[in-house]
Amino acid sequence: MKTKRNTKQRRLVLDAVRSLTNHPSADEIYVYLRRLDSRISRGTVYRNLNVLAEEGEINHIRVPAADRYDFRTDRHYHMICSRCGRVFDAPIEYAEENDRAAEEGTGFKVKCHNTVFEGMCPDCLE
Amino acid sequence: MKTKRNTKQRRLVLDAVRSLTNHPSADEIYVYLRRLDSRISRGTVYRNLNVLAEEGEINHIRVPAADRYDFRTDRHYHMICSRCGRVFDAPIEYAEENDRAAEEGTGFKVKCHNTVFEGMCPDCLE
DNA sequence: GTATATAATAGTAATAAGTCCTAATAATGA
DNA sequence: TCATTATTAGGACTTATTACTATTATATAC
Repeated sequence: MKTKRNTKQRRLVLDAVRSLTNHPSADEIYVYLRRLDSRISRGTVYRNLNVLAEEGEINHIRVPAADRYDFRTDRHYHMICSRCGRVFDAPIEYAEENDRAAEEGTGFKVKCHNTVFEGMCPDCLE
Repeated sequence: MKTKRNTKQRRLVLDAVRSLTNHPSADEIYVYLRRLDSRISRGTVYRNLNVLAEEGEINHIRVPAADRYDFRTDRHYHMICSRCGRVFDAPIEYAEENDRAAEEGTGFKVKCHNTVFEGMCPDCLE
């Protein structure tokens, strides 16, 4: 009966992810939140990001260097710029059928898949 | 004119990746190589893995926790078990057309994409 | 083959993302 | 209002990876 509590810090983290719409990293969220609550700690930010992602309130994006978080909870892909490191949404449909196809023959039980396109963003191409 | 040198250590790292066919991490490669050359250093292993991946001799797989390396240099996808962390090849064709599609409208110049399926491997399903 | 320039190495220190620990705090249900 | 205990702040710790530096050894020139 571990009841999840609705703490001020958890609400702050959720609101931060919803406000920072450019795929912020945990550290960026922490820095942003310190301006609103000068006592919030890094550990609290990381913990609540994990809790909220588990509950499906936000999306955890696994990309090189530092993971990002996304207010969008529908399945979609991302593009990362190899030069500036910024992350963008990709205009590609989630290929649900691949999850089933990947199970065929492998005996795997697939939950989902993550796709990250690598390249150069318009800004970095000059 | 930085000429790449064909050192004993670089050859050892390349041979290791080609011998360890189960998507080893840099540390697993290091541990394996220490048995063949008791003086090889972690830095050397990491550096050569990066050099070899840049040259296209091996493939660098970016997955959570620790990156893996692959003797297969053709583009393909991977599956990771959320329980044991092992990495497998996915029986799905690389969707080349998605790289071009992702450029459409975004202004991105896409080099490639990485897809990782998440789930449970047959062993961990019991 | 020998000398030379410098890429690469071993070993270690440093960095960075993220987790873990503990006493103190505060949200929840009774 | 009170008791329980999930959560917090703050800092220590872990793990993957990179950076630094004196030394070594490879490729090239002689």
